Amino acid sequence: MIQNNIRVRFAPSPTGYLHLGSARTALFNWLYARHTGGVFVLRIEDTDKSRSKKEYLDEILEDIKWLGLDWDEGPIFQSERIKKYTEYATKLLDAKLAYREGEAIIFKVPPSRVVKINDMVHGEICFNTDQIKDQVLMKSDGLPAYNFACVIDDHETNITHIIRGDDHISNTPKQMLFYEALAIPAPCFAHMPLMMGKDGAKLSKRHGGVSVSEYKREGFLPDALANYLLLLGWSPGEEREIISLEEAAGLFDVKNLSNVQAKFDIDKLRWLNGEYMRNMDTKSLAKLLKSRSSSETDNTYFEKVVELYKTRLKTLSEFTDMTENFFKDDFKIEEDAKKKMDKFLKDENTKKAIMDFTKELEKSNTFTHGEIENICRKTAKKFNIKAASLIHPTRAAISGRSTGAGIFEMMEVLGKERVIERLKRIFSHPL
RNA sequence: GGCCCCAUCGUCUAGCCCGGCCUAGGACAUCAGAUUCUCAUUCUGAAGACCGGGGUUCGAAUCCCCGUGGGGCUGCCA
Repeated sequence: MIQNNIRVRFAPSPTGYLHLGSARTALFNWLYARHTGGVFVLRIEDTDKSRSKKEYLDEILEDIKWLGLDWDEGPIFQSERIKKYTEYATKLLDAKLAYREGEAIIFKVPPSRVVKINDMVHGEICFNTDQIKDQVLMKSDGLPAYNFACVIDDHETNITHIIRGDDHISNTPKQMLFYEALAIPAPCFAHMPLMMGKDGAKLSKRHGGVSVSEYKREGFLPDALANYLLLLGWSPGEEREIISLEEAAGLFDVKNLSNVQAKFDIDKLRWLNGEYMRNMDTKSLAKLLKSRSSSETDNTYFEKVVELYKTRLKTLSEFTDMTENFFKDDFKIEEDAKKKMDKFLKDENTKKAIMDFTKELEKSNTFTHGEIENICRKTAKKFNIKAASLIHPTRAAISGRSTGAGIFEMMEVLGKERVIERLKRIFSHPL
């Protein structure tokens, strides 16, 4: 293996859940590390004493792993490295590049200087130091300020490339000043445009959620979410939409990072998620689905239901409602299903046909979908009505819905007993 | 307000760096058709974009300037 020294990092602060935007940043750093055979370092920026919480940290780590990302070094906790920051700050103090204000140490920003950044996404960006206030290095509580801790740690852990959100562009000149004052080399920067909600506003609940865990809970597959995030701000340069993390790692190039803000579109995520679910083998999908359900049914039955509904799902969570009638007898009967029944039952002949259909089904031994279909079509012919006139009310009666899987397959999976019971229950004693 | 980033179908994007192959390609969503017991899947098709104005050039989606619009930052938060 070729040894190289590319080192990137992801540095969340445990003051909340893992935001989708942060996840995207983590993803691109990971991709870059994996593509180059470099090292992905995880650092925890827990220098806000009052807001940092252990629960948040646990959730963040769990969500990163869930997405399929792994790290090679860390987690490094900033709260454990106070001595280091103090050491560096003291150097600047001694060099008269910083001063003390109360308990805090403040960096003196040199006036009227141009600071240039060579950004891998945006190209050259210039700032004038007259726009920048003196910067806090160490806060009065003894903890380092963000920009300072960031510079020290990136240097100490030999980070070579920093891929982060555009919201850090204006932090970069401040950090550059620290690198300069400390006479240490600065890494390369790549600032990615932020991810917005579909309406262009900040991503929020009403766009479908802001945290990775919300999407996990909603029943999105990690592969699908990662795939979607991947496509938001990066493109492989060929006309492909379905890309695994491994493939993306192979294809990844910072050059293909977009410099335009991307809007989060949950519809496309849902489509992708559906694609991933359809492409899973039924057994695995069933296992996943069952782990989220309270159903006690045996696996074979569960898998048959999954097979029937696989192409109809966009998220895992939709499964429960969609297949309620397979797991309990007091399933909900929806409005348009009721209407369908009423409509067909108005016709006496159709009513009789359904009774007859039920009777014939009772005689069936095998109760396969093929046989059920035969009986259905024969009965329809006998009563001189369309098969659909039999099918629609039957579907409504046994599933409580007007849409869903093929009726004959559905009946086969449900089993003779349940089907007959439901047909009798509904049609012998019409609503 | 100041500083900074950005601008291709409704959305994600390809093309832009290195101008002509772009009568601008793909995907999601939408609509229509085929299949069908419904829905979904699958297949076919339709509609849909270079923000505006100036340059530069034989030629601009591609380069430059201005305007407009969106976004970010402007904390002893990160």
